[in-house]
Amino acid sequence: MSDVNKLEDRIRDLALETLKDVPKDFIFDFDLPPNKELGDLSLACFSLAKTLKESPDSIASKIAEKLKVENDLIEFAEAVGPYVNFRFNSEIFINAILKEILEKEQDFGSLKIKSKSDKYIIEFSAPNTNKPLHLGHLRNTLLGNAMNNLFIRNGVKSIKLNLINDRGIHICKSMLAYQKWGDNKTPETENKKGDHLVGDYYVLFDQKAKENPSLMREAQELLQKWEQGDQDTIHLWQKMNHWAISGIEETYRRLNISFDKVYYESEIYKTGKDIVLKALKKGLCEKLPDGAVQINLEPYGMDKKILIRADGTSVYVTQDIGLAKLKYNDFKPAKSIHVVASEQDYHFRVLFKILEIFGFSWAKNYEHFSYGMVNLPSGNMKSREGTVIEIDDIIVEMESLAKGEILKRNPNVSPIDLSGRSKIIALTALKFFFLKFTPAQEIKFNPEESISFEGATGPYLLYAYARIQSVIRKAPVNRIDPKDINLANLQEKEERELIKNLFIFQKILAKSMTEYNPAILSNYLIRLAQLFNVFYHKHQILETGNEKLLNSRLSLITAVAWVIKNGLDILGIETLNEM
RNA sequence: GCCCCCAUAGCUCAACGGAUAGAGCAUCAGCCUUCUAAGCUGGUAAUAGAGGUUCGAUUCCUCUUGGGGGUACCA
Repeated sequence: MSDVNKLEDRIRDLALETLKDVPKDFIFDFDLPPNKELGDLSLACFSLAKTLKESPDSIASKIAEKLKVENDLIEFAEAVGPYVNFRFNSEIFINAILKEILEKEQDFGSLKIKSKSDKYIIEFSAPNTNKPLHLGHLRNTLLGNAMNNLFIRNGVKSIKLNLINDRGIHICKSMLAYQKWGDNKTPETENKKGDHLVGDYYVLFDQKAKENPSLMREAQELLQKWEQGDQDTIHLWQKMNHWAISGIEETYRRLNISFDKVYYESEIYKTGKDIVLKALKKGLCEKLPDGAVQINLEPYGMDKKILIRADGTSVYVTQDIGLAKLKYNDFKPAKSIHVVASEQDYHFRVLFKILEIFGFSWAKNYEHFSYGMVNLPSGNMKSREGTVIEIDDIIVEMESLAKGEILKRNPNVSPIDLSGRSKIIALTALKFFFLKFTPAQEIKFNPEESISFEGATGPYLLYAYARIQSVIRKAPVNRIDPKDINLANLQEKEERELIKNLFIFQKILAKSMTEYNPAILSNYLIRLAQLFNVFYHKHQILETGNEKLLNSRLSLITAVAWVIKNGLDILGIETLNEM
């Protein structure tokens, strides 16, 4: 329990003393007031009014009266209609926030809160080994990674899981095209990342198949050969998969993304079929005349669904059934979250319903984290038509843009700094762009306009952080000691605004997690950096001529930097000390 | 046809059913001999339409219009 939370709890207790008949676990609606002058925090009385059957205005004034009496904690309290606005005693308030943050700052790496025993699985990214990762994967991967970090930071154990789709008809398409037209090319001979080389043949297949439909049948034959273990086919598959997976792993490294556990579909695709066959014996599915196995979901408002084809092969949902069981066996998660775009909403409704029908009680812990698709101005991205933006390409392009921006401002930067900074700035701009949208929103990605280094962007946050580091470097004291803060010094309204917003950092993290929405954190960080820039512009930090004020303001900006760094860290973004 | 999601300023996005609907971009007017101007200050500008529920609706419900997705023995 942090000191910050204790403040709210004390307000709560005081209010409860005044109000009879309110359950002890009642959740109070604390929020920042809309206007700077109103106070540090406000309490909305609407839900209290419902519980007490009394008007919110009169409850608000009762609470305000009570808070006015308790003057060790509250400096000022006032009922404004149905709201109680109050200002904390400065010393207590700032102590609670700044000390808490500064103490953590001194031990930056070990912030992770003690874990509960519950364990979550977050499954995301899901690359296919027939093409490079594109912007759709990027959004997916960044969301999954950020959610994992939010869980951990909120004290929940979380496992990052990736399923590599390395078999199936789509894989055989690129294999067939390579067999026919590959000419023994390799990533080395072509000086090309393996995933990009494989992707070229996937696109080529689609072009050729338009003129020659029989290629599709050949690809199916290749899949059958693969399933039968045909040596040549397996060798080709291994060779091309190795190229593709190496390339994909390289992209993950560039993005700074890692996984705790990776499943390969080729290793697990049979488990789902076994489960379905057992369910068939129990009478939970039916066998069609041609031998296919089907489940009837019509009683649940969905269509009938084939689970095993007449030729005995399994479909997509069947493999997901198998994976679901496997994940349960391996981890017994309290929650298992699939991060998958909204185009598969129906697929997951079907999957979860089937798991329920099959009697898996753990199925209720499985969730689909749905998010909107990434589109280009020209429409949807389609790999096989080559109308995609690949992650590797966009990173290169953005690094070059970032270099230009750096040189524009600092022509004498050393080549090493130029390269290091441009990498981080480019990645920051890219990642933050994808994480500032509410997940449910579709993203229209316009390469010319979407990526910017100014305004509400990742680099804006980096810049605020670097400015703070620069001030701290120039400060006469090289270490902030929490015990030396003279709290009463921070009375400017810009300072108070910053402190109020630092106060809600933990709440923002909790809200981002429970709503599965990293954009709440992203938007909060922008707001905080904006407030810092206003403060920075208006008030001197180093040249105040007042030792105590200097120390207080250094403490304040250190705390702001700490929150920005931690927030960005959760979003999977590194910071820079100089820009 | 049926199902799901979305619609806020010229553009891209915010806003637990609550206080004066906020930002960024663009545009116009300003601010670098002062801790990094990737910044700051100010101006212009919005809830698609019609009903309903509520003390109160951008938010919830119904319909209309306009977008996107799904409805495979593809993944």
